[in-house]
Amino acid sequence: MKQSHLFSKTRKDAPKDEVSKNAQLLIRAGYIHKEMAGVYSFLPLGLRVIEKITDIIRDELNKAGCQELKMTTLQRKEIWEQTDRWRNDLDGGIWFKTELNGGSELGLAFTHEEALANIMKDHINSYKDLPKYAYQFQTKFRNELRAKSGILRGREFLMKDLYDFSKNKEEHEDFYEKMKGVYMNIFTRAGIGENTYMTISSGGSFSKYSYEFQTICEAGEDILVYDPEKKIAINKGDFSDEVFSDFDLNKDDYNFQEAKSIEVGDIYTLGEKYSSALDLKYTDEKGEEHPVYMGSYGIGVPRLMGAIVEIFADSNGIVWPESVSPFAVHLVQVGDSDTVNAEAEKIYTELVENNIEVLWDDRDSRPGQKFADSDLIGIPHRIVVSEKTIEAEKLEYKKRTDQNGDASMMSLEEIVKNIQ
RNA sequence: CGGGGCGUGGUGUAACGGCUAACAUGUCCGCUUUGGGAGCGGGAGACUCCGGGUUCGAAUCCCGGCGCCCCGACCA
Repeated sequence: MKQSHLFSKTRKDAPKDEVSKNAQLLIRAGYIHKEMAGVYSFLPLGLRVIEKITDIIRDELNKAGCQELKMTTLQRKEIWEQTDRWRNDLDGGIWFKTELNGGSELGLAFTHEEALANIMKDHINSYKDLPKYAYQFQTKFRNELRAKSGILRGREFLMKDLYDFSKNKEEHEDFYEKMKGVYMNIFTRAGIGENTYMTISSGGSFSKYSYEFQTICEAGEDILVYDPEKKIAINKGDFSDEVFSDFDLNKDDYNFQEAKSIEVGDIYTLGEKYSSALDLKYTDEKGEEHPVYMGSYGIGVPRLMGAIVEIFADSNGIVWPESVSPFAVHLVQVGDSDTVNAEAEKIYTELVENNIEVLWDDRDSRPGQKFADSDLIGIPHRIVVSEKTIEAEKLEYKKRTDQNGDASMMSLEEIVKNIQ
């Protein structure tokens, strides 16, 4: 893609109403636009990152036998009344509510247990229908008392929510165990595996414990107690002798330290709470009816994106891991002569033919501005084409992570090999 | 929702209660220039968040809203 086609522009200064690193950089680089507190639009560059992340999640979940669907945001009050979650005082008033012209009350979904359990009543009848796993990428609305930290906690955000429908606790637990691995794969592929810990946390009203996936990050809201060697972590709020005894662990076996962390995902056992309330049941081999056993599994996609920015950014801007970068290569053209134009076009075409996604800075601006923008946007591989490189019959290549290293002169073939 | 801070061209800032609200940056036009946010000249762009009040006079003081950020309490 030619950079001159991008409608977004970079800025030198961050707006003063953004303090968080992720929002400052993402706005400066033209990834997002703030609409109001906790509500951001994703511009073309930002959307590409969101899509990279969702592609990773979708791939991992599909491999695990899950099926994607898309539910509605608008929710009928009656379904939520059955589980007593229509209340306006729920979680500090998390609902956004509205109404039809006729006056019927509606809610904008902040999660989808009720909605999906209700759908499944049409499709699950027999033990032969179970287990089933369904997920979606869907915009959630949460009337947070306090939106904060840029895209780390918004009032409207894209969430991947997965639900399992199992015959019983054992069947659910098999899947739950499997999802622990799948989640770690997702975070590893997104580039934050090293920084992310599966974390013991209290389970809320459904079960005694659940797991959160906490990514160590200064901008985080939680405190993580963890052992980096043995890869065990407990949310500080839940760190107690009781936890150690419940998990049959000896506290002295570990060398714990603390760090701030951000919750990028979580997995919950729901049990029969929603299926009972909504009358979602199946008939077993003997003709007896049982409530379906459920679990839910969430990942906040923008939050994950924001965490990645927070973790890897340096003083010059964003540094994307390759897997989620909007483009693999930033082709920076220095100079505007016919020879440079032709050479840049040639390089661009060859890279694209090698299935490499390229942002080609074809703008007629000064080199200094182009390099600064390139660092800010944070694409992992930078190639420079100029009169100098044409003369040398090589290209200049630099990784975004090499903050101070000089660029090296390489042939296109070497660069392509490097990237692939 | 409690506490604190802040609202001035697109963005970042300035302006004692007193002149046509200033500067930088961005943007537009022209020329020049092309390896780390270049230079010169010219132009556009602001009901100083909104509504009241005090005053001869309000961006500035007072009251009330609204918005934004931060700290808490709660959540992907």
